[in-house]
Amino acid sequence: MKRVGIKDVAREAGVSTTTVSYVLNHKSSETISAETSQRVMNAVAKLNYVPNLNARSLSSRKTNLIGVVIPQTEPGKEFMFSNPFYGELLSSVEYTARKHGYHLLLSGPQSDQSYSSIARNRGVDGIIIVGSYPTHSLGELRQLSIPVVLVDTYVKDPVFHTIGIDDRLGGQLATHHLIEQGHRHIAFVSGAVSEQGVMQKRFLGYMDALNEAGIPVKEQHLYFGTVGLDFALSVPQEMTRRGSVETAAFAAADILGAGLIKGLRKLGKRLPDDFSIVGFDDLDIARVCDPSLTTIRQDISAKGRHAVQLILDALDGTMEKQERILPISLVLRDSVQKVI
Amino acid sequence: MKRVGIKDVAREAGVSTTTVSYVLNHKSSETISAETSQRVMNAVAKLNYVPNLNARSLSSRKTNLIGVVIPQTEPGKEFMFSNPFYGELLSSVEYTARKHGYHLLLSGPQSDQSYSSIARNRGVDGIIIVGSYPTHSLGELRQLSIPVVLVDTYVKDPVFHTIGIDDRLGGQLATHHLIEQGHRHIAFVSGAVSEQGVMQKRFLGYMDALNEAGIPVKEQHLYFGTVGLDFALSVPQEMTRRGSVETAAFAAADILGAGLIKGLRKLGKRLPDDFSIVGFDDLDIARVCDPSLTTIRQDISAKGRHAVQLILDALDGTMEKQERILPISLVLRDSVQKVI
DNA sequence: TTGAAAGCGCTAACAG
DNA sequence: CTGTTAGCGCTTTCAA
Repeated sequence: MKRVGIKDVAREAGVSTTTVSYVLNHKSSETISAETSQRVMNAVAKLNYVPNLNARSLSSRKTNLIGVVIPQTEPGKEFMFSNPFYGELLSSVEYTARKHGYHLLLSGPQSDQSYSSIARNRGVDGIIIVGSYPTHSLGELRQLSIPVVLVDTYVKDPVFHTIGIDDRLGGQLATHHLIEQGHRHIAFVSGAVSEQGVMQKRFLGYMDALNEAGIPVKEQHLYFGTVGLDFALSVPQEMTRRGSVETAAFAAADILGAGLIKGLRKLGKRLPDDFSIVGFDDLDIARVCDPSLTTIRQDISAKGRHAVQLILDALDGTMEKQERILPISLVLRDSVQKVI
Repeated sequence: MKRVGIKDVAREAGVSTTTVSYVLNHKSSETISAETSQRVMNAVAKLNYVPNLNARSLSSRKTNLIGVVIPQTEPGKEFMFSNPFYGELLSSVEYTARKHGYHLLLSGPQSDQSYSSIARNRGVDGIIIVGSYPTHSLGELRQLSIPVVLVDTYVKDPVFHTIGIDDRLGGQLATHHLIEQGHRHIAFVSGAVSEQGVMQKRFLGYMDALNEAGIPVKEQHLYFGTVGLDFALSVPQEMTRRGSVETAAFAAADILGAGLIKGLRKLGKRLPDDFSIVGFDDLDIARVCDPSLTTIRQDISAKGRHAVQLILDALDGTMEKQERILPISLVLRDSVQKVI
């Protein structure tokens, strides 16, 4: 089955390749007679012609491809994402992109190859980067002069668009809620707190709330690991080992909160009576654990939609750098208990 | 910043473009003198040259792109996948592909455009399809003569490679375990049971186990919906509405099992004393729910790895159709209680 | 309103 | 061992 090209269509329709190209791209009606246009369309249908986007890209310098970079949750691990958060985000990105005629080029973070290489390699029209990475790799990207959207990161950059939430506020909200319920000894459980990442901001929010209440931040209440179930499950033991006196914890991700709950239970604690927890994200898992997890809700799907939209907007008509902050809210469930 | 092409490199190195191309593709040493090769590499580095894969594909008819199609979990919903299962799978596919120099072209199932269109559009070298789809769309794919790997589907096809698990056995294992623990009235909770899908096989396994034990399969014990938390949460009410007498359920996906547990609890049931549940997949969520979910474990990550590997193998050297079945096992946790 | 022709950046015979 | 050259399939001036 030989590949059918624009040439074949042209021959079939008795026109030139130019005409075919016109019919296919410029919404026909403008420059081509309805009759010719129809003939071309018929030929296309008859031959079951499908344009070769590679060739198109080569000459038009437009790929209709959006690059998406998703972080490695656990360094060195083969998984880009074990956290369901990324699945949801990606899902919404894919959907939005597809609706607008774009395909997604998915990639984890390269060690050897820089993103800018991939971008140049494939000539993606825009790129969405989730999470924070070494700043220098972003520098290269800047040279590319294609729209870049940074999701969930706080790197300062004069050019790249960003989309995220107010993580600091979220951390503050979560912790404040715990304080309001009478808790004084509150643990902070999170993944690695990297320089410009969301975890760091959530941590700042945690401290904000503590400070407001005049509660000192104590290092022994801080638990840093990886954003995954296994780490969270191990935290309660570590708490005991430290001889901790915490009555509550702010888990900077739902998966951590869920793991905490489970780990605590395993140690014989009664929840929420003995220990209160607030999570972050509002994933399905928050509703599944028992007690269900009070958490900071964010609209993941909207995040994905906006990320794509920013790329699209930037693509037609330059636009000044945008910083989009999506709203969050505290969702009350059953994992927090008032202390008397 | 003008694009630097192979020509520029050639000029810089004082050689022809052919030579550059040779150095870049055919592991240099063979046909090119070390010295020339070195000069070219220097020029590449100096100019910071990155090959344009589009152009390369156009002439070599090789894109180093693998298409991945992930199903819509809930029909009509914008999400490809809310089930963390897909995130994990995708993760492993991406990682494996990248290690072998392939990039991923991600796509949800199109309604308008067929997969074969995308495949032809972009000229992907191979395609991985997860889940089952209308058979006719696969027919078109066959014409493409590129390797296709079907993951988790039971469509009969003489050409496409497949990779999956023995879902029927899984269903049987799960249900049999319940029976062994003395249960006689066992519900089956799953998403839509489509013709050649995994849910159907799991359902068959459920029936197998029941038949072996001489227990009649009753329609009133069957709960079909979507593979999502919300449906699962609603099942317990439906059970009461039906005036059901079930003491156990086989949930054909962990997310359903988790939802069931939660929903049952909400109705005041004590678990596992009042009700036993077995899930399927062994996702994180199975360890998080309370009681933690006894489930059928499958190696999702291996599934992804093998899928890519099959494509790669097929790509160099034709190979007869492969059908890979990965092992599964029953993981005992706390959601099943012996009935006396 | 349509066609001829020159590339887009790279590969791969075929020569030399 | 290296260079010439003809495409890959499509877009897009520029003419007709």
